[in-house]
Amino acid sequence: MDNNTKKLMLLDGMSLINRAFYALPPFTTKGGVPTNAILGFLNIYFKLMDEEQSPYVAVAFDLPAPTFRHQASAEYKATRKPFPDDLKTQVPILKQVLEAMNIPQVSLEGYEADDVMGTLAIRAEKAGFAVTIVSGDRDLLQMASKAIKIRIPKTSKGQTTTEDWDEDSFIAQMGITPTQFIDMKALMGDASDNIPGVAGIGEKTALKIIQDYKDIEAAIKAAEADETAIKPKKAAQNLKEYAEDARLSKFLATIATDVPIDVDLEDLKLGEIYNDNSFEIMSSLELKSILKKFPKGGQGQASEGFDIKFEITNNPMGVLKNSLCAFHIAKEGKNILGVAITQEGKSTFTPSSGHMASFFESDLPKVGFDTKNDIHHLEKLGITINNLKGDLLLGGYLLNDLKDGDGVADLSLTYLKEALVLPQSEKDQLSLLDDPKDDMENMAKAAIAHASAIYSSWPVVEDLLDQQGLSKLFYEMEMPLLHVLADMESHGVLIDTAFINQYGAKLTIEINRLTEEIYSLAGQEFNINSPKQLAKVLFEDLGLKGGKKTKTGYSTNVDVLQKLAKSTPIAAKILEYRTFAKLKSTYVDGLLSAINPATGRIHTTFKQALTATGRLSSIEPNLQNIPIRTSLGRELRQGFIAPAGHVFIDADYSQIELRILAELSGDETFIKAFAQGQDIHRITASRVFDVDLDEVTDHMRYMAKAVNFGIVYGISSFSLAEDISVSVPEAEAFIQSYLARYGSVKSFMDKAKREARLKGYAETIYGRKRAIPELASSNFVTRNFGERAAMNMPVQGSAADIIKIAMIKLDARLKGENMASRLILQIHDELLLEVPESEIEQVSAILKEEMENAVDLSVKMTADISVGKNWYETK
DNA sequence: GCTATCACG
DNA sequence: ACGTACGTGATAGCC
Repeated sequence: MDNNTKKLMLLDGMSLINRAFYALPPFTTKGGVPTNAILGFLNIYFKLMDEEQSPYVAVAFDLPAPTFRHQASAEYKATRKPFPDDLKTQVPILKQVLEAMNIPQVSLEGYEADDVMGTLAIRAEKAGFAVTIVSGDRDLLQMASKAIKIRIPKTSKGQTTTEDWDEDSFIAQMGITPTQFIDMKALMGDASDNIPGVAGIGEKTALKIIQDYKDIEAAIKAAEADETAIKPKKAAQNLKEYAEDARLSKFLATIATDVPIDVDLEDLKLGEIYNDNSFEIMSSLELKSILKKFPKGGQGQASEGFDIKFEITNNPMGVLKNSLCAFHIAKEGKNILGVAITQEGKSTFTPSSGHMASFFESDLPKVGFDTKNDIHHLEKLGITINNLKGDLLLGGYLLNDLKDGDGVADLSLTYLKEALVLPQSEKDQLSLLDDPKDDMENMAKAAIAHASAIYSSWPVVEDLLDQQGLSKLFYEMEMPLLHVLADMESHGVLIDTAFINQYGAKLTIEINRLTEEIYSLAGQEFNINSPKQLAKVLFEDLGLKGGKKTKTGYSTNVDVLQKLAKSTPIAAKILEYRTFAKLKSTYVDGLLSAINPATGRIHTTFKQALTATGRLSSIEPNLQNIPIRTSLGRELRQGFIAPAGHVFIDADYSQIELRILAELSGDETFIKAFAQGQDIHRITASRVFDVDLDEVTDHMRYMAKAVNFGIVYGISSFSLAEDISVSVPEAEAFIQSYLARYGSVKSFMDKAKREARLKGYAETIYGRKRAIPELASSNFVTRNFGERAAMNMPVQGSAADIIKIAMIKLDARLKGENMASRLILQIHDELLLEVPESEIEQVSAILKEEMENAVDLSVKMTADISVGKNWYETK
């Protein structure tokens, strides 16, 4: 055997996984399985294996049975804290991972991992191997020899490095041999293992003694002979008195190197770690960074890097056929560098100086990833995209395959079980060389890798959409909506900057006034915005009675402050302060900074592939949470204006979620009430409280309304009680009464839960699905959450589907009839349009018609329309 | 980057 | 008995 190949790496499983657990944030899979320690272990493994290239490897584990050390000392490791649950669960998973990776594992009953490693290390050394021991535990340093080196991982500045020791470096640094390190430990003890050592002797003294006397027996003898031989005097006395402790400690600290383990060194030969099993298990653990190490296809040879062939062309249409193309735009900040196009396995790259438009505006069917973003980028160059067939991001969204931080790379991994191979990142060197040509080439290669991954993934996604009955939803809802949203975002909403500034100035005055008042009432100055400081002032300094608690201390939220406000002026002031501060920072300052100076408009981004239910979300800024519930906050809406000669038309669905509940449950009372345009909460109150309609008081109606909403969310008596300020038994009685009167609603709820449990997902009337793995949880809280989600998703999600359809139809109508009116915003059940005054009548009619007839259900949909010069007036 | 808070449907 | 409504995003403070 070639000596180069006689290398063995021994890893201390428990010590490394333990270290990794505390070194990394608590990552979990989507389903909540903790994975941080496993990931950390694997990172250490790969890093060291890259360096060592060791053909023989073993991971040693402790077994639960007591060891010979426990038999020698009842105290041994008695003070060890038990592992946290999240770490405990990862140990068996790591063992499965290692098994799948064909990495040998070793352990032996009655012995610790240290002893097993020690034994194998000595055997290997004798057989002429070079041995590397990897452990988080410094105990192993005693094993260092000519052929055995010790590597101790440590984390500094987020980087994992190792502290490396061999016999020479140990002697050089410590002045004793590795074997003497045992004697040193026998004197100083080890708190973590509960090895006593000798009282009064710490690290420094222990080292000195061993340097002077070589081992503990000689040191004990010296101490017995002459008390002044060892300093300090106390150490010498204790050494004499507690010599037996030192001897026991030495025994405990000595790693056994002759344990009867039935392992042949040849058994430790490393197998193929990249295989289908290990790929499968890494996928299920969602360890993306590890999956990327896998060679293409999950098997075979490791990739040698980037070698996709491509052609740079200024005229892509010259080389493309009339068939599907995948594209990916290479961007650098806001600039487009060019576009990569893949078609039938061949790729081209066209720099932005070439004829990108001829491709995008051609009839060729195209697929991309996050194409709404691409549309905006191209818009700046005056380029539009024609025949956009698909978007991988939206496909992944409907298939519930999106994990957080998802990009092309993650999706191609999902659909192709193949990591995206990017060109070697030589960015640092490139910027040093500052060669724009190379940089461009690298960008082109990266773009092509993406386009190629999109091209290959696309048919897989299309198949899956088809299999799961999602094709209609994809092609007739999400894809058309993408264009509607892109237009809305581009158009933006006009802001009256002067008004917002003036409004902000008013707030500032109030904030300053309240700040002074609060300081005066508190008798001190502090940061009112800091919940921590505020809690200290209220509940410690002022001695107020604290109520609810958060993880970190007393809560100071609105519920708590409202209770205090009845008797304490400062609480009322703080509530007022909070209101003003929120309006100023989030809305006034936030919105002003989001205005595009060129247009005077705010251009939000609608995230189309984010929510669990199918709703949109709005970011940077969020225009779906502009204040309306309080009169002060609502005033802000005067700052959202229609341009001269235009108005806003606002339309909102009336009770859309309750109407959908009526539809899904088929409840006759609800359906009839909605058909007749009756007050649904009043009817509910009448039935639940068993009184005539005209006997329903405002309070009864208020409570019925709360129950109606609660039902949609998957109600609990506790929360309802909190919400409407009644006792829990009373709330429970309302719910029971409600469900008794609305038996079909109860049936719907039960069916929603049952089917979601069976299928693993909930769905809307259009077949949009939400995976709900929580329903399978053994944890009560988690499972209950899953049940509520199962009941709520069909309702919230169907409402989201319906308004999406309305938006698409409305947009088509407005364009078809050549109108200048524009959709501006969607706020879940509400649409805001910017309309020229000449189109008010017509658009009002169209809007109402399209919203109310977006779907044909057994329940009538109603949209209420209003017109105004600004968003405040449309109510 | 996490927590608390609060804005919306 | 368990903890306590569904879905979002932005800000400030603090580690």
